[in-house]
Amino acid sequence: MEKIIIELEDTAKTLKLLGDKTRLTIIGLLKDSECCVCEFVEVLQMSQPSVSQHLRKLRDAGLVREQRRGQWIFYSLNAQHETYPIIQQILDQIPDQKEKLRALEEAGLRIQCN
Amino acid sequence: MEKIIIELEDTAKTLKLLGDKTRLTIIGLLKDSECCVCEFVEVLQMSQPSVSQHLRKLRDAGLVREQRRGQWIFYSLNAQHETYPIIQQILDQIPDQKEKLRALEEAGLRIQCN
DNA sequence: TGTAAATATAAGCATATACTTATATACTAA
DNA sequence: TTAGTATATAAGTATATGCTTATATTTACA
Repeated sequence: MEKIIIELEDTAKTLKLLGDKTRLTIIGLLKDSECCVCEFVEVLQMSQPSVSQHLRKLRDAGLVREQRRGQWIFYSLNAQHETYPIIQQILDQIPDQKEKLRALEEAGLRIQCN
Repeated sequence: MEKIIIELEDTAKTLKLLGDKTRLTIIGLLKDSECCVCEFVEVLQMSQPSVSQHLRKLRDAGLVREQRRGQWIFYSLNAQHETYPIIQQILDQIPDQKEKLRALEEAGLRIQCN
């Protein structure tokens, strides 16, 4: 496995964004599948504007991508981001968020598009 | 290699501290050897109080340890910290800071104690 | 069309952050 | 003792952050 070195300043920027419980949870959720804003609102139990503002920061930094599908906007991890390897390492060491998505699904709150 | 899972909130706290260029550099320097405050001041080209305040945050969080030797206080990474595995991964992906310490040494500014 | 749903953005505000300058503390050595 | 060096801490300040409420935008659908 080749070792990838990422500039210190870029790394610091990414870590700063992930150094927030809400945003780290968002990234953790995106590890398993893309999600739309209303799903984050439900899982995080936060107001919609607050969630949108966190997503905006992640998007502005290029860590996530957005894609509109009908009335929903889906977010996903941007695996092309320079610091993605670091994000992967971090995701590997925090608890899996899959369970939260499963709970959503069981509550019938998961959004499915075609 | 056993997989170590670290609570999301603890991880976020550590990432927040590392999400600052100055502190990330400090941690990067400590990867290679312990350092005293005046060495950080020299390498980082920052005021002594500013450096001390960054070190305090790292120490309060338990990420670094301090040890007085004579008139100097040396800081080192705390390998016992719960989030140390994450710090290691991050250190593995940023540029090596060893060169900066070597430059210090050549300038005769490295502190040596017994 | 008009209304509802999903989302983004703007404005306001309280708190956190990262410096600065000034001063206190602890150790060393004359 | 006293002066000098290394370091910590305190106080002040400008800026950043993360929420809130209010409003705008886009799409779906009756």
